[in-house]
Amino acid sequence: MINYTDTLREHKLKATPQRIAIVDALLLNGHMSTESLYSIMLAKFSSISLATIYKNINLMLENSLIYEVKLPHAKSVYELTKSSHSHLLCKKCGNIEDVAIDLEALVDKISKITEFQIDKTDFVLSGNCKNCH
Amino acid sequence: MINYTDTLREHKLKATPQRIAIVDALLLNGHMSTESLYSIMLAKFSSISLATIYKNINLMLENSLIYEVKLPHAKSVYELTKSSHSHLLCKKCGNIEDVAIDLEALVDKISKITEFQIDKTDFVLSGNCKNCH
DNA sequence: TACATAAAGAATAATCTTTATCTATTAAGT
DNA sequence: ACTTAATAGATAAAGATTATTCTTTATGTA
Repeated sequence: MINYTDTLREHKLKATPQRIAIVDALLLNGHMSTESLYSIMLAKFSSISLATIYKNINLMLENSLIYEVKLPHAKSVYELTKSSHSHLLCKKCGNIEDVAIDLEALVDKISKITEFQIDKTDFVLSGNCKNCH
Repeated sequence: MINYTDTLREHKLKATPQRIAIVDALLLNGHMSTESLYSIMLAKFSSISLATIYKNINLMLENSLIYEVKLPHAKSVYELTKSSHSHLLCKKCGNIEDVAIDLEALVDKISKITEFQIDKTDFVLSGNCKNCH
């Protein structure tokens, strides 16, 4: 297991073994719901409390270490914060993939038309993945 | 109040006064959360049960009469189903606007690159609206 | 390296939020 | 008008999230 002590401290979070394991799990699995995270964590910390999962997810959200991805017809999943990207969701197998889509020109255009100052996008594309056609 | 009896029946739902009022409220307000819908409904039906709101929202979702819009950092809102569109969310005042963005070419491109069969998009653009600059 | 202290973890209670159950009422077809 | 299946309301139950309390621990400092 890699050590994420510094990453956590950079985000003003104490580097506890539980938190290191959360970051590790997210890095390994990409996107996780609270319940899948809890079950993964239970394997490493047999007496971990569900409240610890929620508390840390909220703290990490507040400190922008992680990001919440809201999915249609599914529970939210969490991912480590990275450069802006969109998400592909397979409606059959539930798999989630990151995809880099350059939306800048489009967003600029919309911004002008609507007079909205847009600074963030959440874009989820749903369908069937390669293996689920 | 317009009568949405036929709209409801077309979606295989009995046209009860409560349901007509829900459709009416959504048409009037555009996007509503469960709680705002409940408080609006209470004004018309002083003894309406919150369970009735949830039950009807779920039925209307199943019958595609309404659609759930999941927003970053906010509760879901519901809207009457209409042709595909994206959403603008003002982070300051919370206002939500529909915006028609033609994503077809973009989605086609992504579909080819990723080998995903994409048939739906959920696109929320967040920022500050005209009045909140 | 040990110490002090603020923060975090575990256990569990409390608070939402949503769904299920049960009975009386009602929409809709005949 | 009558019948019947579906719905509304009341409320309990279940599920999800947050708060509380006490014990343990990470981290800065001597």
